[in-house]
Amino acid sequence: MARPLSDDKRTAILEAAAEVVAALGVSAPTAKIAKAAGVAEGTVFTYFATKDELLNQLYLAIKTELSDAVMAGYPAGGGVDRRCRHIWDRYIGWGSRHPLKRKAARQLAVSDRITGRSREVVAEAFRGFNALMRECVEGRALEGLTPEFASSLLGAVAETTIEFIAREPKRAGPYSEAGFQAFWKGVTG
Amino acid sequence: MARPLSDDKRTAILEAAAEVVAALGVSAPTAKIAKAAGVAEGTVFTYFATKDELLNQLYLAIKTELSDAVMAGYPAGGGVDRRCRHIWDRYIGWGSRHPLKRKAARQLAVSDRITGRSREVVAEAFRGFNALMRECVEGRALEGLTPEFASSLLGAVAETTIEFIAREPKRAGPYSEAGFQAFWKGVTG
Amino acid sequence: MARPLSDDKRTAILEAAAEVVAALGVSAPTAKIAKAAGVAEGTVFTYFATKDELLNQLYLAIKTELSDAVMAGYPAGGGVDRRCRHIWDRYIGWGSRHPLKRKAARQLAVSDRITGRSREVVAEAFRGFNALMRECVEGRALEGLTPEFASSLLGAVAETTIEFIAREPKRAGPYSEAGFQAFWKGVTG
Amino acid sequence: MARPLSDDKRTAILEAAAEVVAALGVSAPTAKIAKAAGVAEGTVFTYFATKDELLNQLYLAIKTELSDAVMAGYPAGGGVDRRCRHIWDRYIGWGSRHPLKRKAARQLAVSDRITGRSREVVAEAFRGFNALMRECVEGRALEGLTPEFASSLLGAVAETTIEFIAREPKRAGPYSEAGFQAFWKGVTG
DNA sequence: GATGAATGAGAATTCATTCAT
DNA sequence: GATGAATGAATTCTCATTCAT
Repeated sequence: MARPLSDDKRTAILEAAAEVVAALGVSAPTAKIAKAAGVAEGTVFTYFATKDELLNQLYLAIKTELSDAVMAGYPAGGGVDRRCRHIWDRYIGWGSRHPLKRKAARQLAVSDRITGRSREVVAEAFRGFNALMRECVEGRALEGLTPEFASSLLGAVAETTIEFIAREPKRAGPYSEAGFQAFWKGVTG
Repeated sequence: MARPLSDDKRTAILEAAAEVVAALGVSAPTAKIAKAAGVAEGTVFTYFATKDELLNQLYLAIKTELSDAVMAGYPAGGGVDRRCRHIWDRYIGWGSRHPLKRKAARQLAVSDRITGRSREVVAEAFRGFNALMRECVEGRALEGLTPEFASSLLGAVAETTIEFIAREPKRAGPYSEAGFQAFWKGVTG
Repeated sequence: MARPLSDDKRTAILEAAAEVVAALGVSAPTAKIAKAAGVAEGTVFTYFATKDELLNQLYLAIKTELSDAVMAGYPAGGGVDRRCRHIWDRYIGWGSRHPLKRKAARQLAVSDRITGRSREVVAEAFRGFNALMRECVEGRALEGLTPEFASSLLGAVAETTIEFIAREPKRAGPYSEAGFQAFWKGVTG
Repeated sequence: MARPLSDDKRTAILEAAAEVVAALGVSAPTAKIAKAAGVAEGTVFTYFATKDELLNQLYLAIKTELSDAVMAGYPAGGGVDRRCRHIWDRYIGWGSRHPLKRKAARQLAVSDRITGRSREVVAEAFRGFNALMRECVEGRALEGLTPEFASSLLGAVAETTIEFIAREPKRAGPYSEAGFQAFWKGVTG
């Protein structure tokens, strides 16, 4: 092979895309992404056939990174509360450390350019949560409180928490604690 | 002025914009909005100076409509739980009845085309909640659980609930109940 | 209607397209066509939805113009020879007077951007020839010499003739005569 | 030079170019030609400095092949009619057997990328015809019927004939006969 | 020599906005 | 005021050509 596709370059394009999409939304010009990545405009298309593919790959990359971050060091043998807390802390931590990626993911999630397939793949990556959520909601006699619903609630409450932390970083601890309690009491009763 | 600006036409444009933005995002062409509204392309610009103004006015209109819907019949003299429940039911009800407006509002909210000023105006419209939320969180000894935070949690949990209802309309009752319990227990302990 | 689509402008774009396509082939940039027509780049697309549509309309326009030119003053009551000669003279005349249109039509004809439908429409416009050609070939005992074949031969010989005239305009008369004789003797024996 | 340019590879590229140009016209991407030839994109440019050179070489190669095919077994000592017939049969035969090369040559001929020099070289290759054509037109008292004109007529009538054969291969015999008679009677009177 | 990634100048098309009617 | 044609900057994507490997 003459010059193999460079993983570094691919990553640089995705990182640049995250920044630019965070700032300008999914309508961010590919030219700006290329510039931010330090490559030629055309190079974007040797790594991603179309802009839509780039956006979908970006979505997957961010969500996968989040999933990995959240699951690292997961205390599989611990109690439900400990395991939920682990997830929570990691989620809040990753989100606080990567505000642009979080913003980009949000822009992507609401856009219609992310395919059903991509959303499925991401859902699959978070499938592991459902078992944990099942344990959480087990005692509650609430028909609507399915594990999937609980899982989405965790995400929604966490996102809200991260946003407040972003606005007032000094109160990160209290907000994180309040968010977790809101989720925990809300779901486990 | 022989022919004054018509409120009907303005409303038609906003309604059309909600639909088209829900479907295509904020990059929806003004020409498509005009067509959906049954007016000429140029007419959009006699009612809204620029597309950005149209988007901001749309955002305000939707949020104001939601706010009005939520506050209608507010039982000012009732207990905290009853008042919260009122808000909750109205919120879920309005959201379920207006999926396109909700989707449009979401697209608008994440876009960078809604000005800080617009966001402030909306926040102001929901300011009334904070008093109620203060009552909710009063007993809890949680520094981070401010009324503003509780208010955002209500919104986040409600949006999640509406989404699940949209996917499974038959289970609207159980989801609404589960969502409310999650919020209530989460915030009041 | 605010400002109706202008037939003049449409014609100007088609005329410009003929010139530019003659010079650069079907890959002629629409921007150049617009410039040659004295309109903005975008205007081309208010008259023709896509470049392909422009090319097809151009093909139809040129062929229709040729067909009209050839049939003007057709001596319906004259003998076969007189009618063939009429067609021939008009064909050579129009072709010699419109070298760019002829060149453009040739570029278009060999390109794959002219649809089958367009080709059919053109064939239909020249359908009238077949009756005349039938009279021409009637006496000959040559299975392969169908009216359609004779019609194509007329076109091929005429095009060749026009090309020689284009190179040596001073010998237009002799070339035209030689071409006609070649066709006439060749087809009627 | 350790590894000399390979004639096989050069030929493969030209053959591939014929196919791809036949299908896509002169705007066929060099990358597609490379792929069809089974070589790398860059390799095309070690055999042909530019795309224009490739196209010109392709044009020359096809026309030379045709010329060789037509002249093979030429009955130099036979009568004019026998020699013309030989040319005719070979021309029709080669054209029928190589529809893609014929189509490619047509695309190339109308494009502006074939240089005057290339056209001259091809004309030179067919110069031999002129002597034969001179014999054909000798008796006719037609100023315009020069040998060069007769030569072009032969080409035009043959191309038309081949096209009809391509559409109805079963009637190859009658069409070839009719085509030849049209040329022969047309030119020799 | 062969390879194919990298480049950046176009190319077709879209679209907010203007303005003649 | 209403209309929609006209505008041209901006956008995604293509492709001949170069050059590191």
